[in-house]
Amino acid sequence: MINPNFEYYKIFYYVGKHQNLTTAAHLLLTSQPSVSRSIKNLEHDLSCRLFVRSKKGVTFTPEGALLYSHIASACESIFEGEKALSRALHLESGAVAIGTTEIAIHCYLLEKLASFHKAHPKVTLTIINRSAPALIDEIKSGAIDIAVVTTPIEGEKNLTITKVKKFRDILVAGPAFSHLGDRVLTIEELPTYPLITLSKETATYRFYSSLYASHEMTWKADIELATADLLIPFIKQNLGIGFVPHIMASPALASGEIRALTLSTDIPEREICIVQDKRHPLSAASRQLIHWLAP
Amino acid sequence: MINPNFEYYKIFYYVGKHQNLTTAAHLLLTSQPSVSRSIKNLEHDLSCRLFVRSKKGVTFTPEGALLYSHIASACESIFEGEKALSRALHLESGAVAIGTTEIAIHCYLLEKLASFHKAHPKVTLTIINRSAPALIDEIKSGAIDIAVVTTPIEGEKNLTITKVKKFRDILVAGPAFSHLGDRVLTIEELPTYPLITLSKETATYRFYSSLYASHEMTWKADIELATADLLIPFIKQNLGIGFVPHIMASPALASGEIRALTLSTDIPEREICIVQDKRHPLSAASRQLIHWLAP
DNA sequence: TAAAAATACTCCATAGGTATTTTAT
DNA sequence: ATAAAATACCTATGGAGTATTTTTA
Repeated sequence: MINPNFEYYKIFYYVGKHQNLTTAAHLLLTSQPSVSRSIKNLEHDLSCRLFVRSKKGVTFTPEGALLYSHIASACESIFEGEKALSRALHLESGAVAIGTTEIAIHCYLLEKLASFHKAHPKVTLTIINRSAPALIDEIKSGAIDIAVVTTPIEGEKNLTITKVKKFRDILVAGPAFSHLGDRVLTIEELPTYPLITLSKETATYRFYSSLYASHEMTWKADIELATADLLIPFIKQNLGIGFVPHIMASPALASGEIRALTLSTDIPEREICIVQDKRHPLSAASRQLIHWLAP
Repeated sequence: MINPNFEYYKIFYYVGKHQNLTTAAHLLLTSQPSVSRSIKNLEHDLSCRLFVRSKKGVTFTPEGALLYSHIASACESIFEGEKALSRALHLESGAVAIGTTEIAIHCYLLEKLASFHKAHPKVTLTIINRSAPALIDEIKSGAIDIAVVTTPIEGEKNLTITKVKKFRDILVAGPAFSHLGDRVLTIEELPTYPLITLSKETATYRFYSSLYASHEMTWKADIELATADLLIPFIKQNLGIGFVPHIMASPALASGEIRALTLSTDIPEREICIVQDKRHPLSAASRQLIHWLAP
């Protein structure tokens, strides 16, 4: 037996399905003689007659019917595969696993994901919420497709880091410290007041550690919180003052529950970044999401 | 998406399976550049990267992996189909449904089927045992592949009739009629003696009806049997005389339990025939069996 | 630097189209 | 007589091979 060209099986499938060369030719967008020749070639390759030709079309020989039972399921698998691929490419299916920190979610990602999801509702978004360093590990292992985190990030090779949005923290305090709002504070005097911050493993913690270090001070918190969502509630309760992204503080500022303090030194801008691993190719849905976030 | 040539999927399957273009090329009996080009063409047709190339070979993109899950099962179906077909063509599988009459079985078919089965043990033989006219209906309906029957057969169009063996009946009688064996009988005097024959729907009955008619006599049995196997036992028991194929009578003749009678007129030869229906294509196994019976 | 993949370039096999003939009912 | 399949013939696409370059770990 000569190994037949698989393309012949596609033609065989159509001919077998419609029991007619001319119909098959139309569906295959080709001519009847072409189909006739292909079937003849296939029969030759398999050393076996597959169809009985008649005026009304063609009918299977027993061998043709035997082969068809296998080829039909093969062709249907292939067509299904093509459809599945097409759905994935047109974002009518697919999934993206996104790792993010709370600050990135609140300052940036939430609204972007909302609009992306509205545009591509069939794409499943899986969000996991960890500290930035943990997310970097997840990215490297391939457990998540992309991470959206805040600077600082130690940019390893294999990682692609795309900056997408700048943001700035402000220093806020609860009502008990409201008298501080009347004057300009210096960084150096901040250790006088109780400090609320995120826990050690966060990028935020590292950012302020090095900021303080550049002023030859030590970043030392009175209260370390595991999640950013708790910052504002703790500050409201006068448990201390803290640095919070402006956007996270604004509702409580507007309602007067907390108050912004003025520093003599500008706090440097921070950035929200998309992190991906060069070694792990991204799905169409992931690529599209990245394009959505960083056009 | 351009409808990809199915041949590309075969190549994709090998590349996906071995994650290496060069290995796939060897297995496909072609060159590495050819495989490289084919994958590139497939990726172009699908508007989608399927593999990530590296020094160690290739790895799937998410889309490649998605497609592979479908293509792999398709290719395996095809390879299974090719194997099943090959087995059928080499008579390592397959089935033949054979219809036969008892006379054909005993005079001819049994020993032929024994040798065929020994030569092709994987071919399943299904034997059904009916009267010749009933078998002709089964042939026309496609319920059986071939029939092996005795003349006379009304040869309809669509039926192919192949004569394979001549045989001759002899007239035999039990011990009570043994005195008849001493002289030559004429057909005309046979109605004097009780006659045992097969039932009306058999070819044997028709054969003798027309033989008697040609002597202007009427074929009228005293005992009609439904099965040929009962002829000898009934004759042994002196229930009458009867025409029996020589080969079926010979054991009882040899043991002296019955005796052959001599007729002044020769009984014409009868023939065993293979009947097939032109409209129903035969499987390789059936063709081979016919070739075995009528070389 | 070494292994694997991609590219360049040439050649020719073969798929495909049109026109026509054959076959079977 | 007609519908369907087969054949003939021609053209040109595109697949295959060899040699070489590029990539990347």
